[in-house]
Amino acid sequence: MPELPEVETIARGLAKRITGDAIDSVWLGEKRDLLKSPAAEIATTLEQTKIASIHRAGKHIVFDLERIEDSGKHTSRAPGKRAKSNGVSPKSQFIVHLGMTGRLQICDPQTEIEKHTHAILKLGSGRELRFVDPRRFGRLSVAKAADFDAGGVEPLEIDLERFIPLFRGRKTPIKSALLNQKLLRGVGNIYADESLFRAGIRPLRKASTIKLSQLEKLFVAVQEVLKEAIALGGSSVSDYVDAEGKEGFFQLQHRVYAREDEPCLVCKTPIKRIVIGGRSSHYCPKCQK
DNA sequence: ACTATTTCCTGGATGC
DNA sequence: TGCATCCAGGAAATAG
Repeated sequence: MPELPEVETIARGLAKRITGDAIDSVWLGEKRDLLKSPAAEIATTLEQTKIASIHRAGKHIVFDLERIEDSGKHTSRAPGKRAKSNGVSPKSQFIVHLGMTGRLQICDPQTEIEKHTHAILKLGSGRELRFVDPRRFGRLSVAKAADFDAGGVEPLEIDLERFIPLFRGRKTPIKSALLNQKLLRGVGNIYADESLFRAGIRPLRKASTIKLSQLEKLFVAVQEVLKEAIALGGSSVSDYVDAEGKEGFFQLQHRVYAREDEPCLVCKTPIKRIVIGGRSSHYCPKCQK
């Protein structure tokens, strides 16, 4: 399940491989629940553009697109008349959320089309960018210019002074607050659990009752966990692989996630699993207060 | 303004 | 072996 470190890894891999490539044409499947914008709008926004850059915003992959001006070679547009006169190509964005099982694959056109392929972008280089998502929790959308707003703040860009107030007065469990994308964007179930373990805070603790010194530890823990995970290419649980089909290795560093009943790596107490807001949450009852 | 709960979806695992 | 049931998860919608 791709969270910030996995999405970062994927975005970097995609950037390396298809930045500068063109999107010639777009095919979208029948399943429209994946589309946040109308299919026709997505297709026309993507077609005949150049991929100027690719980056991550929270758990979203953002493609910055520049429209390719058809410079009159094949059109009958009057000389000197251009779509835009300021010399800047109109910009737009293609935004992909992978949900739980979404994947973006770069492949040759003759590669067999996998089951649950919902979108195929034909690239100028002859390759294809395909979106595959069996469970269909992923989402595709487009935005004008640089309009896309992913919600809260980037956990790796925020400082302590802006981190602390995010939790002020919140009665919700700290685990739920960490998962709230309107506060911090990009933290998901794995990294919330791992951060809370490192900070020594139980996931059920009400956010507002956590002391400043503990929030400071949490701030450090969140950044540490995310940075380490990015360095290892993310966590490969289920069948996660990056843009090149490579696995990440941070799952080997998990101290609580999916370790129910296994001994705590610090104190040997069995790790507990509880459900908070429908999410399974793992913690050490001795190390976390 | 906030919080808790429900809904979406399918493959894999489990149980009988 | 086969069938039914449950579970995983993020985010949006709904209800309180």
